[in-house]
Amino acid sequence: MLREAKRRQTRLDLITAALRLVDERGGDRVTVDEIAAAAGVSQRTFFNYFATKEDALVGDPLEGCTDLRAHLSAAPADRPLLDALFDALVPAFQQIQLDREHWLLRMRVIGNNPQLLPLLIAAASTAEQELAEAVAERAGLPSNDPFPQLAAAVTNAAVRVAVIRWAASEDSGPLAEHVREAFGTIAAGLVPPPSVSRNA
Amino acid sequence: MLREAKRRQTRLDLITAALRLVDERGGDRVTVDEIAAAAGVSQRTFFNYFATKEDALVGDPLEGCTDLRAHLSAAPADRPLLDALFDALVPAFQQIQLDREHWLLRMRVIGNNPQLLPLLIAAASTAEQELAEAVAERAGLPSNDPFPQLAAAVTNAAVRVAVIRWAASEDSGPLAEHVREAFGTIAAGLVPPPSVSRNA
DNA sequence: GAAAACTTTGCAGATTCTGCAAAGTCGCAG
DNA sequence: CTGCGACTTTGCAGAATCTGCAAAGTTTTC
Repeated sequence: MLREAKRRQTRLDLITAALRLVDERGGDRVTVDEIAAAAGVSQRTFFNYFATKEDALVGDPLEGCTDLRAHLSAAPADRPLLDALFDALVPAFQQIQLDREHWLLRMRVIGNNPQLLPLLIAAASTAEQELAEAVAERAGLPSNDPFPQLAAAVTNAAVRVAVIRWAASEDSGPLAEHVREAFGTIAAGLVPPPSVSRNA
Repeated sequence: MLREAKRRQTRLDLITAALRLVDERGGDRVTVDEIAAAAGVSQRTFFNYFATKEDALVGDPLEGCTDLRAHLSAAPADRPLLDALFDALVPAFQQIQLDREHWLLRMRVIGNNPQLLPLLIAAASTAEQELAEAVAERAGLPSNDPFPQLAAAVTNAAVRVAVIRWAASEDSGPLAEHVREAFGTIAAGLVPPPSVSRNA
């Protein structure tokens, strides 16, 4: 078990070093060599962990979410899909909350280096196929049905927006609340809230 | 006007060359030098048009959609948001239909090189901020309200899924129909269609 | 404690990507 | 049509990214 722990630590060190360096200087102006040096490993080791420099900045999607599929299928059959999805994703939210400092820094870095935002979205999307299969299984639909794909993409979009908003301020309440709100809006068919300018 | 046309043509040549080469051999096994040579320009010129090799493969998001904002605001105030969005996006769908061959090839390439899919999604997301602002304006909401961001992200997700499905087969009907179906599912609150396995 | 399994590292080298200045092309006014 | 200004292409040098491979180091297993 030492091996595993060491690996995780190295990975974490690399991510932390990358985020801190990019936070200090600009997104460019930081080389992989510097990141590796700051983490105390060789450049070659960096590339054993991440395929690109940017990968170290955006992190893993759903790292806290293991058996999504089983979790989703275990939910009562009459529970609305969005609610079941929410429950299944709770572990991921908790993981993010645990890494709160990490995520705040990551989001500040992405805010200051907008070219990273698409890459964050790209990283998040890698979990989508798995999500789609889980939805298909639960809904008893063939895995090539349009619905699961759409449901996964929309869920992904909602979680992403929620995470960004959650990280935007220091005291914006628990992440899960942001996600719940987004899911609620979607369940309501994406109807705009009453505008403030023209009140009732 | 010759200048502009020539530029567009060069860009198109590069995209076409990139797609064709990657389609023939694998996603790796193609260098930027080869793409540039196939398009009849220097490698340096390639990088004048695209920041990375992959950018030439995934293409521009919403290239056919110019004044989204005006279009959206012009819709009747009582028209449901999703319908208004659909109308505003129609030009983009038409543009994609025009480039049908291009998109079919692009999607086949992405299908055969799955590491490109996240990048396609990333490219699509770059139009999201603009979309969010348009939605905010129409809904009379502050531009930092959660709703427009969510609406833009969800719309983006729906269009993406629709484009992928549309391109998945040669005769899957007009793209707009796929988008309409996706929007319909969202408007209904993302409720699964009845499963086939346990029928009514 | 020795072998197996895995991780780190250095090194060579291909490839990607950038800055810069020279050369080429286009648009336009005289 | 000529020349000038704006823009585009190109070559070149060089920095940075990224890969394969084999040697060296570390952890696990037996």
